[in-house]
Amino acid sequence: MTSEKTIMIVDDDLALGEMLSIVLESEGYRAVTCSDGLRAIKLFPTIHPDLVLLDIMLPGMNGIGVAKVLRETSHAPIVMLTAKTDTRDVVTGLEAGADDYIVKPFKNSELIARIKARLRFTPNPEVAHSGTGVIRRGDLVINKTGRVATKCGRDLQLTPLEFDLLSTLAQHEGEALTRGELLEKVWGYSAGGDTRLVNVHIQRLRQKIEDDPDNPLMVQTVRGYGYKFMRQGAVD
Amino acid sequence: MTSEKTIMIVDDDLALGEMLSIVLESEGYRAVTCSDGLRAIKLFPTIHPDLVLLDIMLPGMNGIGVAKVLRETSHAPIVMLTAKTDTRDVVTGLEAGADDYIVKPFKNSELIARIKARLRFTPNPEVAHSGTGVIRRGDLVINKTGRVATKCGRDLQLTPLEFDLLSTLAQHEGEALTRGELLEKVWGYSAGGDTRLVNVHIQRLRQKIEDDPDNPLMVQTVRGYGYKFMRQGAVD
DNA sequence: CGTTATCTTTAGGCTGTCTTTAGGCTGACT
DNA sequence: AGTCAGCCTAAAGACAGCCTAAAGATAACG
Repeated sequence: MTSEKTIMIVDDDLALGEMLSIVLESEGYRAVTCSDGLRAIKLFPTIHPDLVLLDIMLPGMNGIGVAKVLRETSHAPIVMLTAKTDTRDVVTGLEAGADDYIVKPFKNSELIARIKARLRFTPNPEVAHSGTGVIRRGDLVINKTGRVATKCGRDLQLTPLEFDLLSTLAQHEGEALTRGELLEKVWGYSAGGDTRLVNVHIQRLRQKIEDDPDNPLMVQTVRGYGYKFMRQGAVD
Repeated sequence: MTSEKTIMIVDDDLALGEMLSIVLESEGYRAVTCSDGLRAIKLFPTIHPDLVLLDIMLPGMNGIGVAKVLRETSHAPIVMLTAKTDTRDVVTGLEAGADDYIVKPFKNSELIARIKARLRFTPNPEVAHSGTGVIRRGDLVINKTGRVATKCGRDLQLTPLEFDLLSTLAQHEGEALTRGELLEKVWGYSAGGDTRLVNVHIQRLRQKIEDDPDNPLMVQTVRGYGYKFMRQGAVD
């Protein structure tokens, strides 16, 4: 059971976003970046981050507007990032629902300390959200309640069967499953007949979820046995 | 609104303390001042303040120590006051259990905003959840007590069943619900027989609430599973 | 290096699901 | 009683997704 906290970073400065995600991941958090306010609102329900780092200056909708919208449905802490020292922005931001703000440029140590402070007392995660609902494996997010799988925030558009197949594999990360076991868990077949149909759907799944379907990383074949799910390795 | 929040001010600068209590009381809070760290710890259990304003530089025990002690028994928000801009103090303060900090000198408007932000979600977690009976999802507003659903201010003129269907879906935003679950929640059927009747009413609902009923955004079908409500957001 | 078993990939037909329309029933209000 | 809004049943058509089958590629093994 991974009690790993997920942080959504919303900033149009891609370099900064990348830097932040590296810093946060080195602290043991899971980071998801997003450069657009409207997109952040859309992603939020499927990713269910534990905290949101939100830039005030954004294309589309500004950070204050995003904070307001997120507050309607969630109590996840929101930390605003702002380049301005103007206190007016701070005040409106906090009134919009933000929990804290940090002025750029900031020290990483301060950022981490504030994030930790925000996350310290969130033991009442909304039941519907946490629990068994969401499986995260690197960029991949499987929302079992919403029956949506996303990668880097993009909907993978899996069919029902593909979704169940992926969920089953991801749930047993690192464990090789035979075709018979998969038939049983996904299809509900008790005694397997022709197991070749598993192959076909594994292949289809790989086309959708792998960066390079010819060299699959997530869904690997275990020759003479079956298939297994492997977490994506270190980022180069 | 009805319940007056109490704020404990811990600062050895008596003039500042007086000023703060006037400002806070003018905002409708009850203020209790205290100029000594040890005294603050003693007072805390009897007063049960909803929030603590805590100066870092204090006679007796410094603010960081006080924060640590208070954190052992309470989750009441702690906002540190500091004359230093040194981030080291900030980091240690936040790690000691503070929820926020403000650098002196500060504007009263900023202080108020931060206090409000801290107090927003402390009263009763349940209140925020089930509170008003109004569900807001973008343009859409569902008034459950009045049993009226509006979009951009216009009444959608939903039938009772359509209203319950929409409410149920919107309440589980992002969560896919099977037809059986909907039958159970909306119709009250225990074990569903023919679930096709759900389709018909989903379709009717879409005619009323969707901008383009042929490409529904709010009530989406999850093929092979059921339906789910999705907030209106950016379309890629 | 050749053989064999295993896995991959493509294609096409079929089944089941979802949509959409139409019509009849029920209960409320007049 | 009569009218009407609202709900359910039924059935057609379109479409997506699943399976079978068969050929091509790759790895294991002697």
